[in-house]
Amino acid sequence: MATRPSIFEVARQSNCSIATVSNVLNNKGRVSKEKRKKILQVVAKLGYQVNSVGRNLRIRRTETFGLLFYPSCAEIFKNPFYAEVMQGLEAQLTRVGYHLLLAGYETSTTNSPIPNFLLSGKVDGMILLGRFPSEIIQVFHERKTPLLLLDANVEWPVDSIVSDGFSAGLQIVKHLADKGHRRIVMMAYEWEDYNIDLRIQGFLSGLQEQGLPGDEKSVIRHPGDDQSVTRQGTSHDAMYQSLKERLKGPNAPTALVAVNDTLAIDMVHRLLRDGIRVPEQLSVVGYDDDEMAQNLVPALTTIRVNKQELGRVGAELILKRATQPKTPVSKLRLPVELVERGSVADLRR
Amino acid sequence: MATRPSIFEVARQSNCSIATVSNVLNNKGRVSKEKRKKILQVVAKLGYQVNSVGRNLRIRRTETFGLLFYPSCAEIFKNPFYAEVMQGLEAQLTRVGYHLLLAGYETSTTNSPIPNFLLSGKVDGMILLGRFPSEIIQVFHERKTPLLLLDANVEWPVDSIVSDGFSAGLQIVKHLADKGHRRIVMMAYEWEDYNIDLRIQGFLSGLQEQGLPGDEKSVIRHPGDDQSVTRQGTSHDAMYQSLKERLKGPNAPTALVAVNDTLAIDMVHRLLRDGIRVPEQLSVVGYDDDEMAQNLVPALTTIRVNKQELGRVGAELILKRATQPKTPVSKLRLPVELVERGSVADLRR
DNA sequence: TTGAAAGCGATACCAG
DNA sequence: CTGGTATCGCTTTCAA
Repeated sequence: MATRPSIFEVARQSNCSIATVSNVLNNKGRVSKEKRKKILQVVAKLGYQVNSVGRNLRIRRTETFGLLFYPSCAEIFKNPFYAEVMQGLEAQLTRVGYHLLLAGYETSTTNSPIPNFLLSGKVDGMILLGRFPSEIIQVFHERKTPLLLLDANVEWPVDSIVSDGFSAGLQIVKHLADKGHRRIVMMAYEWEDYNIDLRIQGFLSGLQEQGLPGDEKSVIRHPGDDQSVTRQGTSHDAMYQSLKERLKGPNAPTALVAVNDTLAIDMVHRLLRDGIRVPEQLSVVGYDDDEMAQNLVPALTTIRVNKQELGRVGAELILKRATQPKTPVSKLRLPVELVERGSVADLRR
Repeated sequence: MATRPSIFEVARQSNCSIATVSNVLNNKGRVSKEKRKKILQVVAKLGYQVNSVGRNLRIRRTETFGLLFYPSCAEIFKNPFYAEVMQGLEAQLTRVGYHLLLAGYETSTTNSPIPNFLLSGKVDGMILLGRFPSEIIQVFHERKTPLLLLDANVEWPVDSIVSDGFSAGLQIVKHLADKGHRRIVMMAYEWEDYNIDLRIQGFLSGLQEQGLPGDEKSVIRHPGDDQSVTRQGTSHDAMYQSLKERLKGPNAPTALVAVNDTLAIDMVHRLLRDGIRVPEQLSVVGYDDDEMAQNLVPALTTIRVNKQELGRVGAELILKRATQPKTPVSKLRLPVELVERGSVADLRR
């Protein structure tokens, strides 16, 4: 690998100083037309590219953010929702010359609770994707590193963006009510999670808004495996059992609102397997609009989240924070919309 | 964010030179016990951490590799197989102080076919995860950047590692033959892909080895959407139709070998939906041992790939390549094993 | 409009 | 053992 030309070589061949080359490259100071042209020529001929490391040392920024997962990359990678979010995030950052350093929390962290690459100054800030234990968020927050919670939130003043699960709850209940449903039950994981809470609150407010009965029994919650989103087996089992209980008796719900598509789809599968027809006997609504939602039979009525947009806006938030530290904290909720498909029955017909 | 202490500050408070501090930090030259102790003390007190950027500039290495996906992050993130591979990769790299810069090919590339972060020297080498068009691999290869094909391969001398699909084919056919199967058909995507070819070759050799009939009709292949692994819908449809055709008539196969678990599981779902019993009427074998394979009813007999190991060994390959450029090229095949579950019937009973 | 020179933070040579 | 100093590649100030 022949050693790359440095700015010095460009300067030499252009008969000028490295300062002028730098100015041209960064569209800075007023450089004469001719010199500029000459330099650009040499740059093209040499295939010169600035060396980021030199540049970063000088400007004291790495133009890179750390993207952190908890507890490890694997857990998040398995979630198709985040695939799209990442896409939007990466696209926006790339557009402005920024990059992403990837890491799982557990492996990137050894002695300190702070990842090594942050300690050693390889990044300008951290993006925490998805749910993190609040103690960990706290650690980052105290360190005053530019920080973004992407698809998560906490009380403290930290930039964050989530989808608007509250508004979603309202929309879902209205939709169901419009179709004649009056006994609706929601299902969610037990773990502490901002998004779950938000969606439940929206759901309960929706019931109220529509004048429908609702109390703590309107929400089926079961302790999941708090550590891993992938080991949902047992937790789903328990939730499904509860659901089946509810389904017995005269006042059985006619509609189920699941906290996300994964849960919704799994429940539909279980219901069908047990001979309970969806939506005829029980309507089901999801959340996220994962790809699988449309392939389900019946196709799942759900809440569409613009996942790429979630990532894109997230990118802007952390860029702003990193470049203008005293920007006021933003806590955003991305608007969502209900997409009607086949998993909700119209009871009025 | 108070500005971090530099090595200079450590030197000052330790009453010594930055050279000595550096030596202590890097366990280099023989430094006296006392000075060493003193310096370590100050380091601890100050919470000093070397600045990677300064270090990287000097040592002319970034201690970072680019992890590239094609065409974009999203496509790969949706594949649970890679989640595990990443995990092994990251763990091993972290262990030796290396990091991963993440990017999708399409977004990271603008004017040149080479990603910007590589051009600008932000990484020491590239890891291409999964299938890439060979023209792109070629471009990297010609650039003589340290390069690794992870779960992919090409003819050219480029380090690569894949799971041993050939041996898998042998194992699968032997297993089926042992259970009394004599008419076996394999199913795969049409796209050009090293792994697919390898598995098919192994399968055909297996047939031969077991003295079973086998010709080009033993493999059902259909053009998939070459661009995206996620849009398999149509391609699966076509493959399933072909399979159903084969299933009619007196010489119908008794076993199906799918090129991966995703395909196998989808086929099982379709078969069951059409009232064809698995494994009684048709046995099915997969490849990868994805998490879903064990949850399937019947649980899928498949080939277990040690995905983390795939990533771990991959990490070692590129590290070696980056640090010792004249190392001979390695093309590795990771051993695999058949895991017997419930989707294969014993025909001898 | 241009360039000399001062660093950014670290490593490593080489002299003491 | 220890430390002065050159150097990595670049940006930026300041003087010409």
